[in-house]
Amino acid sequence: MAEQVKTRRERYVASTRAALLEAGRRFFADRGFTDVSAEELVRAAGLTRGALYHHFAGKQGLFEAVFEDLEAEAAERITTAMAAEDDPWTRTSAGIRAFLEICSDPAYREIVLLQGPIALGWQRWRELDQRYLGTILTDGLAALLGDTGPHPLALTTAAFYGALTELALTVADAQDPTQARDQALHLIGGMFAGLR
Amino acid sequence: MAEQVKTRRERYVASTRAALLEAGRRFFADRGFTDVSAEELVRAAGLTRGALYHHFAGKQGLFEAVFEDLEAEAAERITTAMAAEDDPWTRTSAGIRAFLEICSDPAYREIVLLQGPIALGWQRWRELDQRYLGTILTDGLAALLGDTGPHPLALTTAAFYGALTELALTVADAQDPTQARDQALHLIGGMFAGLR
DNA sequence: GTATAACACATACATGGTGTATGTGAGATG
DNA sequence: CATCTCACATACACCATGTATGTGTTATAC
Repeated sequence: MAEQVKTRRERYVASTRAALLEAGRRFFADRGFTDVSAEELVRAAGLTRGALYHHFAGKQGLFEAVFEDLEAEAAERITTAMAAEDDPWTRTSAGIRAFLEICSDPAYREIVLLQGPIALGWQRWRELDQRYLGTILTDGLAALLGDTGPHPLALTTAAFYGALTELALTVADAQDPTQARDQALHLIGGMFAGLR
Repeated sequence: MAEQVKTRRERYVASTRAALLEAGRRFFADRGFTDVSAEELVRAAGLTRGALYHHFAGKQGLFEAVFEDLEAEAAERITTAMAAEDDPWTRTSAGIRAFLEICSDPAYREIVLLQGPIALGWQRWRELDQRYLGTILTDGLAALLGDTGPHPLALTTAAFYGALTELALTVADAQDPTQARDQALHLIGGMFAGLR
């Protein structure tokens, strides 16, 4: 591990940085990236825009940091859930379930799935999403279908990626998310079955 | 048909409105909604922002008009393609093929699929997309699967909607879009098969 | 045909948000 | 205790948007 001897100043710095991240997560999730101004965000954190520009590359930089935190945590949760299983399909199923659960978290749903493309643009968004979650999906599909399947892997990945994301949003809006998750999993299973 | 007797003034008005729409389509598709300012857009059309605000509700209003034109044309093309077929699956297949082809049009892809959510926000975007294309998909799926299928129709629709959109983007980026379209259709067919 | 009205669009201004350059005070260093 | 450092605040310049107002051209009335 690195040094954990923190000088007083370092602790101050860490706390303002954390305050910015916390305010960012809250404001961006509640009101959206464009509808919240950097000024009111930092004021809610008891700071000024000077602090924001010191720690991050402006409002967008802060958003990216919040975004990456959420994505990293999501990737962690999914890989953990998958690591507990052995059978390929059970494993994939566990990963999908974990993903659907994560998307029920309002912060993740709002910031990563909905605000992400708006704040970062599609290109940057895909870049980051691919970095954190892309390989998980690609590897999972490859293991499950075999890269010699009847369909090009790139297309299959795209189709399931789109289906999963859209399902996640629908599931999150359902009255009974737990039941909807089960139904979604069943549906995905059916789609898989048709590809062999 | 309605009156086609146009006074000179009406023709002028129509031409400036058309100029705004054309410039909007071009600029928004080429550089994105946020990266183009209303000022440079109207200047390229030989006008001022006064004209823009007179005809539309600002930059966003113009975007919405451009957006709706593209969506209306897309809906038209899809329904026409579907009307030529009788068999349910052939019919649906023709609709999907038409959709994938439309998404190969850079203007549609950029403005409707990519810039749409950014410029309008997800809520308004869904509202409009649902109005133009939503019923086509929902009805098609209902006819194909029967609303008494083993999976809730809402989830099935969401899954195929997401898969189709994502496939459309992938197909549009392929080196050989025509071949990729065929492969995508085959893939969708497989997914359908698994749901019966 | 001229006077008047209407309207399409241009001009001018106010506002708010962002990015940057500069200032400053608390805490680290010797 | 003196000096330096740097985390953050302050101040300013710059766009972009929205609105209020002006103006010229076309239509209308007599």
